[in-house]
Amino acid sequence: MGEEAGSDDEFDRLSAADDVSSGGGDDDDVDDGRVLEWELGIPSGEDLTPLSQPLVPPQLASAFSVKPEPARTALDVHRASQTTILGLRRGAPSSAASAALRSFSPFPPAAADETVEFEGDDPVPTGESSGKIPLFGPISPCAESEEAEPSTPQPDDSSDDHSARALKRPRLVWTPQLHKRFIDVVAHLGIKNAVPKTIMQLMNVEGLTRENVASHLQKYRLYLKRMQGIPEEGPSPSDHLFTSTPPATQSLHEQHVHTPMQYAIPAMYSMPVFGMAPPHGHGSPITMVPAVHNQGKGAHRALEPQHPYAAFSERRKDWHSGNSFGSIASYPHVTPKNK
DNA sequence: AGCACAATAT
DNA sequence: GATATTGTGC
Repeated sequence: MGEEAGSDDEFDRLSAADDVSSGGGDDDDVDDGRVLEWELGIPSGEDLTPLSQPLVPPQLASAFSVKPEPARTALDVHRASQTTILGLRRGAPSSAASAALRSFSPFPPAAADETVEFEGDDPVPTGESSGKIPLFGPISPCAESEEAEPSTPQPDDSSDDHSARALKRPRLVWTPQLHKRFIDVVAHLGIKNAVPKTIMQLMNVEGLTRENVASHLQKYRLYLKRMQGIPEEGPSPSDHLFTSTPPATQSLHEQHVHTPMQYAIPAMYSMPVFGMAPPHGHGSPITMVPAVHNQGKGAHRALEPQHPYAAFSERRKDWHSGNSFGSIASYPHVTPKNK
């Protein structure tokens, strides 16, 4: 679809022009925190959108209720790049960089209806204590337009380094889409094999844990039990999620588990995966992206998986009633957790 | 280790 | 109320 071909001339011109940068660094050497090699072929400052100019036109922004990001100064950018470079040098795959890449995995538009959300919760887990501190600082304020916490300019560092914040994975919200995937998987597995681990694997949702699935499965089983107990009774109103998706017909093909259906067939969607893909490179991982979820008390931050183009696609029209969802267009962002 | 299930916590 | 976490038994 959107093949945007820049002219080769452009490339040449740019790469030629870019060694204007810091004097005469030897090529593959690092100079002043800059790896000149990496700068080959990227646009020079003049070609980029000025910092003072918002990426999203105000009109568009207001149309989607997106509040403009605070203006960045060159200093901000410089600091960010410093951080990134330091992270890279240190060998720590600067989660910023890797996260950015990871979250950039395209999801086949056809299957794009899948959606997962995470209820945001305070990223500040009150000094956690014992042993699960990450080895390296997760979030670096760089590449991804971190609209995470723009309000607090924070001297950044206190933070980044060993913040447990990246490890505390947000609460999963079982959206109809996600639940449907769950149901599909369970249905295709048959009762026998529908166990948390397997389900989790076949669902192939990035960030989804066995515990998530186990918990949901537990609840789902209760629902099924209740249903077969008194099939007469209309399902309890508390079951909208379940009722909106018909119970998995488990007796389908009990035995041959190996019809893992679309999701599980990796080769089908060949997609450019940068560096690291989900552990066994399953096909179409759902990635999470921050969104705004309004529920009860305040606006929670939520992460919902979607493909990079999601911002341009229609906001779930097949959404089941009752979900007041003020999702905002968002950029690919940090994907929670590593398994 | 992994699962089911119940109880409890957030 | 929806999920997460924990504990127990298998």
